[in-house]
Amino acid sequence: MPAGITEDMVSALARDRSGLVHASTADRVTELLRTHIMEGLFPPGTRLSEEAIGQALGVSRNTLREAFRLLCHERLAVHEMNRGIFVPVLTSADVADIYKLRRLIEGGAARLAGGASMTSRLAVRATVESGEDAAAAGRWFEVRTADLRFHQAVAALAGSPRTDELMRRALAELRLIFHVMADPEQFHAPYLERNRTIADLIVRGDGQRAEADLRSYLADAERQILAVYQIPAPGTEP
Amino acid sequence: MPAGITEDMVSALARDRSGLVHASTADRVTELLRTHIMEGLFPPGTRLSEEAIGQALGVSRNTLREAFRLLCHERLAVHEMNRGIFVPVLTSADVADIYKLRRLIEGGAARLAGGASMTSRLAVRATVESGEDAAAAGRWFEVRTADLRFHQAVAALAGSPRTDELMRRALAELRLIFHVMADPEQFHAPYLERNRTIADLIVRGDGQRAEADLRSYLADAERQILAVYQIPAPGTEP
DNA sequence: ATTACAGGATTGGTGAACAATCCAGCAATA
DNA sequence: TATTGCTGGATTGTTCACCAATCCTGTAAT
Repeated sequence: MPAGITEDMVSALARDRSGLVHASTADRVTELLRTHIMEGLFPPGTRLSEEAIGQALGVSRNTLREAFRLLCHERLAVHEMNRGIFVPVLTSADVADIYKLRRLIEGGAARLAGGASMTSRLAVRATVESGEDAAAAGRWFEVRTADLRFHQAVAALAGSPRTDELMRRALAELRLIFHVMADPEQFHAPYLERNRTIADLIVRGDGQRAEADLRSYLADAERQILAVYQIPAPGTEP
Repeated sequence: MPAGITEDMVSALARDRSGLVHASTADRVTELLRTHIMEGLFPPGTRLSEEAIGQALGVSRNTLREAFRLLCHERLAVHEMNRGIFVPVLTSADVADIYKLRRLIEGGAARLAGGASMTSRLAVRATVESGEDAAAAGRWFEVRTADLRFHQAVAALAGSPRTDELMRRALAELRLIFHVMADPEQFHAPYLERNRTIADLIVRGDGQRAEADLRSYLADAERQILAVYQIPAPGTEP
């Protein structure tokens, strides 16, 4: 019978560490509201009443306020003093800003394709394939999800947890814009092929071309959104 | 006597909008703790007692918890369930990650120098000059501040509010690392000249070279930090 | 049509309470 | 001596009740 715990066993357990953190109520409420806002349950502009939501979820106002603060911090809600929490109404300027950020991050990450691990490169292609499958089956909302995951996977080529997190937030904001737009088929169908092209370039390790393709891709998408999504910033054009 | 408010007056007022939002107590507490953590008042690993800080600042525990949640969200504090809030102890992996992110953002932004407004380009040079002045006067902590502002200004070349914010947070984290390191003179002095070079390239609009210089700059800085800052991730090397 | 003014509803913030959890120290045991 | 079991105290997690400040709506007055 062996004497004790070995070095290996310790490090094996250390890897499980993240699996046993139980989240606080505020965190779970945040997560819940986050998905609801992203899925479009609350249309932009809706006020999120403390009383109503607190009662619906069975949590106290104080706990709920912690959750609201977090949502505001990641721009999935906006706080107006003494008025309450609202689902944000993103402006055209926001769209442009998000795309600027995406070009910076995704473009830069794609360029690193050659140096990225093969695992993460194949992960990009996997998202493309799941998008193609969903399109073949006509499930266009899944296509949208796959598309967002594609871009997430591209950003992940940078191999930086902070970048991943940042990208997740940017794409969450983008969802707010998407689901007040036309149906996903019309918007996403043309990009399936371009995703495939970029994924192939990435797997091949041609970061240079992948970046160029991605940049023009993002520029096109931005133009297309701005053509139909015209919401002015508050204070300009009342 | 003119009849009423004109279009111009409205838009003039609209610009003042941001000046009259009064922050909530939680926000002000967050701001206060943020600067204190960044300035190094609480050394990494310190537990931030709800009772003690709440009493010191004269705010209730509930309000304080909102502030703590925000700090955790921007990684200036870490939350351990049922144990409390701690000033984070950044690991070598964190340093590497932050620099990966910086290369992505700052590198990409510097490349856009040619397309950026002259105002924002001159702003970069201004930070370099204030750094040089501080160095001449031997005020090395101001040199550090100027250096961080330099990088902030570089990122601002992207012309994206979200990028600015992101950069602000990344540099705030970096401060946590800086002030457990050696004195600022030794670290920052060699970079004064390099900042100047990069700033000149940016003002001239040569994004290509500015990016290249900045990337090798950041790589060197990362190496230099990692050479003396060796804190393993929890679970590896106890 | 604009202003003034109530009334009610909602948020901002506090303090107290209680359960759950963690931690340090001591005792018991092998 | 080293490990395990237990216990009391301290801190956090969460709720509740309360009050002041602010905002919104509708109505009355000009």
